[in-house]
Amino acid sequence: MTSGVTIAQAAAFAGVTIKTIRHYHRLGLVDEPRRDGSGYRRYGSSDLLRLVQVRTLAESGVPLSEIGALLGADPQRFAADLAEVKRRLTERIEELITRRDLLDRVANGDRALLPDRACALLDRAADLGFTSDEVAAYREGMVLARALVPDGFDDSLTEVEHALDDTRFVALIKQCWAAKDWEPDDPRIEELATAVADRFLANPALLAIPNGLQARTDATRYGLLNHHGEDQEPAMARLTTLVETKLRSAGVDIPHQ
Amino acid sequence: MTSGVTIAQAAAFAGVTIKTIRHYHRLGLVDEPRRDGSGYRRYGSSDLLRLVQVRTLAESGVPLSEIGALLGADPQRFAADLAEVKRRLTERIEELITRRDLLDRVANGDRALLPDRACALLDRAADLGFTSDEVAAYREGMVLARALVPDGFDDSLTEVEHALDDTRFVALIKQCWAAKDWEPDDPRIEELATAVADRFLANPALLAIPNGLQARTDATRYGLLNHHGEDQEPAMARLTTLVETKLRSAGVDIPHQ
DNA sequence: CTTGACTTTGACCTTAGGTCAGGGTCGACG
DNA sequence: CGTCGACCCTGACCTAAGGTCAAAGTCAAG
Repeated sequence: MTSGVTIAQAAAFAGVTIKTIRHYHRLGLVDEPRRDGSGYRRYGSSDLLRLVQVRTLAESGVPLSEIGALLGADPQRFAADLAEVKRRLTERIEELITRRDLLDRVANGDRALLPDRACALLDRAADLGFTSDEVAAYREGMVLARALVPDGFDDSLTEVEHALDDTRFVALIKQCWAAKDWEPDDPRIEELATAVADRFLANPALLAIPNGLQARTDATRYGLLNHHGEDQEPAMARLTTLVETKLRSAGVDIPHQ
Repeated sequence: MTSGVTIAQAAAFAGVTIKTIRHYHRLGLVDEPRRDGSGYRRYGSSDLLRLVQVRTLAESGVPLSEIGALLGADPQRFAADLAEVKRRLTERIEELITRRDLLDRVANGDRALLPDRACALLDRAADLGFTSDEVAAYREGMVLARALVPDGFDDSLTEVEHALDDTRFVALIKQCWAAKDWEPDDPRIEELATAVADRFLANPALLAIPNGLQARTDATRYGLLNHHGEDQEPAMARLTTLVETKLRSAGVDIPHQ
């Protein structure tokens, strides 16, 4: 009268594989049941109960290494632990929900990298007549800035929002983009640098950009950010350097290199 | 003018560890970026974009081995795949929610093993005056039955529900429980067996129990189920055998052993 | 008496990384 | 100038929660 079910039946009952059951035996999570004459495992209902308990906890995300202690605790301790497991599970569910919503951003390419506010700023730049290349370069700068100085990123967005209100400044920036293709010794660079520096000094809101940047970060990072991508454009490098020199001589504190 | 961010900054930006990024490089999921003079990896914004894309998909449950193909597909294919990922994620979320609700059952011990309907039946048995030991034994039987013959379990519940409506039958079953402690050769066993068999034959709804069981399963399993736990109670074994013999001689088809 | 389905053990594979060891770089401080 | 702490490099091994494969014993059926 060999009573009890075989391992395959126990597995089907608990909704796991045979391997999983044996795994639990090896971990000591479920005691080995009685064996019949030929050495087959025979599971009784208490074994099945234990198996289902372990399975339910495991599927709720409790690590197998913790389940033993959990099921061994006294009832009120167990209830508390169970509530904690439930809380963590709820947390995980909510995380997955936000994760799902984030998937939409990945579908939209670059939008995945920047917060909504920054994307709005890029849209506005496009509206102001910047070419898509220019907008793309600006996006790249913002991504880099956020990676380098995450703390100050929101503030810098505010500053740039103000800067885009200054139509004179916007016009100058467009000219700077044109300077990209000039020869490094083109005399117009000197001229443009003076105009840009003057505009910076004329509008204190604009000065907040280099000032804020410098306050939030160290000189090295400032350089990395502000001179980013100049390897390919010597004219731009010279322009930036000239503007920085002019601002410095006007008393603005800008780190070197 | 070493432009680009270091691996630690890229990791912080994407919300992963340095090890994870290197892991992605080894899998070819994210191309190795440029190296600076000292061999350090330098990440540009396109690297960061890729990293965030991979990360978002990975956290949405897409296996790393599939992410490469997914991100390499043409836009409309990508959109379709993304929708599929989203669907699976939603499925997973719903599964976790039911899992969370199931945790309450584990807290209630045995309730984890049986569906609500079976639990209700046990409650009703308790109300009918069966002792908690008897109810527990019955629960054990149901768990075993469900493991052995999951398909027929619901039908058998219906049959038992009807059986509990038969007050005469319920009274007899209680007497059978009392017989557990009798000597195997107690003459009252013969008497009781006759009463039980007569009751089975008098109420066709009761006969549905052995008939249904036999129809759904093979003889071996029937034996396992019906003689389960008799090792310890020789009186019970004799009682069962007698009842089976009487039913058989009355034309009811019951498998041997 | 053989066939196919089931069981046993043990050794190795998998995914998505983590840990450790041994060594090279960088910026800052004394 | 040395050296300290914080980074970075590679490569080898470790982890969880099983899955796969192999060799061999068991069981019920045809």
